[in-house]
Amino acid sequence: MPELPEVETVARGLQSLITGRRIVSVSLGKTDFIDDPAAIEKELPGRSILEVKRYGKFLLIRLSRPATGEDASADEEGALLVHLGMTGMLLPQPVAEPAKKHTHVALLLDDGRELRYVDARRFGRMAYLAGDVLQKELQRFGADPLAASLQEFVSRIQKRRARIKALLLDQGVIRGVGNIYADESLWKAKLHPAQLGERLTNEQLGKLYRTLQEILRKAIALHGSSISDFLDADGLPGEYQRHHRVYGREGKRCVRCGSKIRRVIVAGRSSYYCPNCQKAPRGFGMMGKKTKARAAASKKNEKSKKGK
DNA sequence: CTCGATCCCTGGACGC
DNA sequence: TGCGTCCAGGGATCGA
Repeated sequence: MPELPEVETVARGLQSLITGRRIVSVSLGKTDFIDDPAAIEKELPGRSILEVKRYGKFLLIRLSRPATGEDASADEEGALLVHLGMTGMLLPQPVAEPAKKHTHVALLLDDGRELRYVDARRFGRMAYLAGDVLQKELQRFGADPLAASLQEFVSRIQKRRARIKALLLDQGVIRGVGNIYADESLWKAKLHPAQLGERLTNEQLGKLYRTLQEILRKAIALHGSSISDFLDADGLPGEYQRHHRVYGREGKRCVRCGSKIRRVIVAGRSSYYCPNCQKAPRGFGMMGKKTKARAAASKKNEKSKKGK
């Protein structure tokens, strides 16, 4: 599933593969994941690709002004914003090559290739944005974990009451981290996913900041994690899944202490952690069941047991 | 502000 | 072999 390292990998690949190419035409398949399909069809043809970069989990494909400026109102630089969701892929391929199943967007380039967007589950998102609308959209997101200072990282988390796992996943706090790298960094920093942001010490957050950066950089170097079907712009899988220490390892031994890795739901997501290395905060018991009433009832039960 | 629930979507795993 | 069921997960949205 594409998170920061996977998106960075795709961005770097596309940057070298399609920068400078001009978009000749657009063909669309299913469009329910596109903000404004008509805008894509209208605005893209005639524009050149200036740059491809990562913005959080988005690919930001910067486009030139249209080559032919007959429409003055649209005569500005814009960008194609692409979120790969869970199963999205952006593949530049020769027109002659048969398109994969679930190819929903094809941008014909001026060198005989197509930039194809393939996404079985269509959890991705695509939009053409320009000017103030683009700027406003980008401003919704938090700090880039590889660019943020320690001070910024700490203040963004420490002033929040939510659980650290939820904060790491919240794109408005930190942009680009998803379930895999949240769990891996929390394990390495020895922090339980249910810890509250405001209760973490400077020392704990310093450790988390450094481990998160270290893990993201290593994962980028290995072209990301391919769990099910992630492929980079060259159609190749990543290698970082071999280095996962907790993600997807429920019941297996912690490589640090030998305890069995557990899985709980935190922030609505599967969260893998080592119960020995990552101590739960007070109050985080056998919860996460069904209702608060049920939790309260079991709490009462324990109390009366102890009272005896 | 923070939470959980729900929806979106399809393929893969699993049970029978 | 072929069903049916469950699950994965990012993000938007809604109600508590």
